[in-house]
Amino acid sequence: MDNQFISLSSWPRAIMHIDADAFFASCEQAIHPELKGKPVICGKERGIVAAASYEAKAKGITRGVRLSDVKKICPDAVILPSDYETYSLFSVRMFEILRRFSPDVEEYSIDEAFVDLTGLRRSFHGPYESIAEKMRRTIATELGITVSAGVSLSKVLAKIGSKHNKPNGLTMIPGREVHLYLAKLPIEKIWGIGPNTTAFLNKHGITTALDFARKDEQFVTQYLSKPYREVWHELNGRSVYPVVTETKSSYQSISKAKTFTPPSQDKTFVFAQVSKNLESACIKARRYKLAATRLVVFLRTQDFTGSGVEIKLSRPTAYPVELFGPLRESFEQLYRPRTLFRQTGVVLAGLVAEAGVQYTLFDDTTKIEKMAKLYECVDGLSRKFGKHAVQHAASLPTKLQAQHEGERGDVPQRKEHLFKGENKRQRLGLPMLNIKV
DNA sequence: TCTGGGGTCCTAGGACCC
DNA sequence: TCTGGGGTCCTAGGACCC
Repeated sequence: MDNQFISLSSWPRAIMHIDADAFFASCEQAIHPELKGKPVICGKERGIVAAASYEAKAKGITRGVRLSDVKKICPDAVILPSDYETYSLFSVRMFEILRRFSPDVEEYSIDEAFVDLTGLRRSFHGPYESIAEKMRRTIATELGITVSAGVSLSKVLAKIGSKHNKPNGLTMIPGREVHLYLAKLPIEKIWGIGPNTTAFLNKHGITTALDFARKDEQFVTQYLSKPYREVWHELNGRSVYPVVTETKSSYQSISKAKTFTPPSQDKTFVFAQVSKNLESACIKARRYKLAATRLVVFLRTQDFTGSGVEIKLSRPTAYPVELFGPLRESFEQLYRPRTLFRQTGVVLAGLVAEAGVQYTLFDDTTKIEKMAKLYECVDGLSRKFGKHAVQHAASLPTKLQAQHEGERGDVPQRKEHLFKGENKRQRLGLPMLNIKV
């Protein structure tokens, strides 16, 4: 079963993990030098902290804190909306810098990467440590942001390294020193070990990463499933997770969800939310030329109970008009009157390439072609005028409610958001659109 | 520990077939 | 119809990640 490890780990690798420091906030400080040295917070659009600069962290602000609390803890904080497009540009440039050093770069997330350094010492005439330092320096001088990094025998160990000395640190963990880092590390800090596995391992007297690494294979195979057996190998310096260089260009599933405060029991409003989720998910699916074979709908009440309903689709599609039937059906199953709902969501699952979609005998092909043309137009308009320029009528009550609502906490932001979009369009001299389909 | 909006992979169990 | 064993496929749900 685990034989695959033997060939993969036959010689030691040098894997580097790079993690940008307070990435969103650092990008803002790089673009706006006047913000350097100041506490900067991103996440204005959601009302919670998405990222905090180290100046803000020093005052005790962490991810997820409500912005209303931020103002109390740190009144001089500069609070900004997250600007994903700009951060993506920084991200692309960071990966591009890394690729100057090694072709084996995995873009793990917007602000993290793995690089396989194995074998690079010869061409760079120096130890791995100086290669890693040079990468960090290049990023700092060219992008104006700092990163923390770890270099070790496996991805899991490299991750431990990059977390060890943050911000702006480099931690080399050679094989003979691994135990020093694992001895002090609680297992829940290991990449891949969550609360559930932590609780289980604790019951067996395992509390540190070293305890876990030192467990014998017998224990590991008997009690743990594949993901955890893999982590165990990685902790022992046997690299089993490859550095994956292909950039991801497709999806298994696409989901869209929205939490609203305050919760609502208004059927029209809740359906409008889920309808809008569906439209957003479909837009994304069409952008990737994908079509769904299954639709999952979920409504969450205040205690977060109840999972979703899944429907198999008669034909793969990414067109909301075709999905409103199943959506309505699922919704009726889930909706309970006099119940407060706080979140809606939709998952397009079982995605297949749109090009491969076959018509069945029963499909009305001219109708489908018309629909395809219609959505091409809709997507074209969205590109020009903004994401939800054209909406299905069922999705509109989300806005009506937003306008009716008074002084509730989150509404000003929502309004602000609307106005912001409107101003943008007006500034660009574009007409206001509200087309019903 | 949750916040909130995305995602992935794995496993167990049932359906169905030979 | 049950006896048995074995294989595949599908799905629900769990666990974890950023």
